[in-house]
Amino acid sequence: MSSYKDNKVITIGVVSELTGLSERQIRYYEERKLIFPIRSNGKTRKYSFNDVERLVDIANKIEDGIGTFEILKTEKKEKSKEETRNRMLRGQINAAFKIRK
Amino acid sequence: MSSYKDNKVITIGVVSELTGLSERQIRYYEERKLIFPIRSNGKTRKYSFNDVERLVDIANKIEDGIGTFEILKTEKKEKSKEETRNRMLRGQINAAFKIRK
DNA sequence: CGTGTAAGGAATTCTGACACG
DNA sequence: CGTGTAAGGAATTCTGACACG
Repeated sequence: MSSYKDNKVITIGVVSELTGLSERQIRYYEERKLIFPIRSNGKTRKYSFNDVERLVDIANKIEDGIGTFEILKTEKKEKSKEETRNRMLRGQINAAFKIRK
Repeated sequence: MSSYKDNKVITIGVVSELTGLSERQIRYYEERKLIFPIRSNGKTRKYSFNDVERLVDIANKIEDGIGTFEILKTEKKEKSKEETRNRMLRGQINAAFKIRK
């Protein structure tokens, strides 16, 4: 389930190099609830490779004029859609099993 | 070819947490040519997940009484063996192709 | 709204050395 | 030989704020 991609081990300086974003931008996206680094010892932020990719994505959207709130809202919708899809799928699977029994 | 595992982005403090080794140990293994972090801005060491796994391996061997020099020597032999194997394999493949032609 | 910056402090990392065994 | 530690300095990161637009 968890892999290297999900392992939050990268400091903000390296994330900045990797993404080309400023530390200010990276911290701001966190403030807007778009990214969630862990804090080692309650202080220093640590990001995963997934976070790095996500940050680039976010930055691209902002460059396209999409606000942080808009990004957050859209993602919530996507997630909700996906959950509905999964729920329906599970329903069909269950129904199929009942028939076989 | 390169993946997240090979990306040297982890600072020594995190490596220490991840491996359970002291920073002293990690730096010492570098001194003994067993591990090669990159230096961001010529100063701070950065390790990959592969390095992390390798460090645990090294530490285990040392705990078993195998010296750093011994480890280095053994690995060189392994590498040499592998190269010989690859060379022979390539030879056979080439031979097979010639026959077909 | 998203980002830059200067400010002061705290946490991290670095090197070279002395110590032990 | 492999590792701990204290020492002093350098690099990194943190927060809260002011600025611009």
